[in-house]
Amino acid sequence: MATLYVGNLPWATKAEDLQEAFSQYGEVFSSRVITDRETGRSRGFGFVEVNDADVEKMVAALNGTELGGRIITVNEAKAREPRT
DNA sequence: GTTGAGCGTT
Repeated sequence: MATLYVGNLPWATKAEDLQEAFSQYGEVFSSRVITDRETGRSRGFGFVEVNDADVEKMVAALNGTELGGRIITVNEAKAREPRT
């Protein structure tokens, strides 16, 4: 499993939106949109957990594409946890 | 009721 970073999202984007969009090109285990800790509003980016073997396909398929009316950025997440 | 580069929570 691997974590994908998704940025440049519209403010209205939800975790389920990422799950739907990404599950079309690979296996999505879970998704999560980062919301502001204090206000609760979306920060405009999120993370999606996908199959490790499908990371390249997911990024190639969704990076630079439109989601919710905005062009999104997709990459493998680097922060938080290393791949062990 | 707003905003727009970047990497999240135990």
